[in-house]
Amino acid sequence: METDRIIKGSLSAVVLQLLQLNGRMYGYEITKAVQDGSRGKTRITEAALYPALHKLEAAGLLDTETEMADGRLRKYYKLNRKGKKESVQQLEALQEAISSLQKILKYRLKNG
Amino acid sequence: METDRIIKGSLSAVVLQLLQLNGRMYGYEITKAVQDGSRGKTRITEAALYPALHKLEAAGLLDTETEMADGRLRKYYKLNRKGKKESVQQLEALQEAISSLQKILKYRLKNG
DNA sequence: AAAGATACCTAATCAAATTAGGTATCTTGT
DNA sequence: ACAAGATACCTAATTTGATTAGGTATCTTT
Repeated sequence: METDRIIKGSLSAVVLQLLQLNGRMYGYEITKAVQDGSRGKTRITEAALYPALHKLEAAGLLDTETEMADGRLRKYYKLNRKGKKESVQQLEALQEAISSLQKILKYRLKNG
Repeated sequence: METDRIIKGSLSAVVLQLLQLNGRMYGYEITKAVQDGSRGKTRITEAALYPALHKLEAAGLLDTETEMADGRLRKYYKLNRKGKKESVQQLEALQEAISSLQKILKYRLKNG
């Protein structure tokens, strides 16, 4: 039904982690990375991504560099020091949330 | 930061799966099951849960029975046939989404 | 020449969670 | 006896965040 979109609320953690692993990326590249990484199962729309990137930049976690490539503009994003810290924390939080979720999905009442 | 709440968007799948495993449950019991199952790491607020339950009921997935226990009302929810089908589908979708997410979180550019 | 991929973006709408309450009963601690 | 906390239901208003639905522009492929 809505398997094709990322689990809600994890978008910023995903973006930060992708930048952590790949040094710097531009928006369109991130959307492709998500599609590619998930073998087409998940995609993030640009309408969700760009505002998220701008928000992370406004929060002082990302630095940007704009370059020209093949006649088109590319705006590269990368983590600064604060962003690197935040990236680690958000990844941990996300992994713990997933781990908790998996436990909950197996939960049986004691007096079942 | 917001590790203490369930991954957004998965609430209905969680509720359906808990009912699938436990036959019937009432609202407050579900909030406790989530806390207990996640060892206190995750909780769902009643303000999120009750509207979600009402929506699932309105969608024709749940049947209810109201009982008196210790002088207080309890409204039990259980899956009907349609709800059982939907529960299986949503669990599959959620597991696949988590699996995709885990892959994405490891994604490295080919030309990194 | 048209279609599709690449590359950026925003505004309006919608969905869903949070914040912030409300009512009421029973149990536990002081 | 009284207060606090647990149990048990609920809703309204706000906020957050994704979706829908656009927009511009260049380059590549058919």
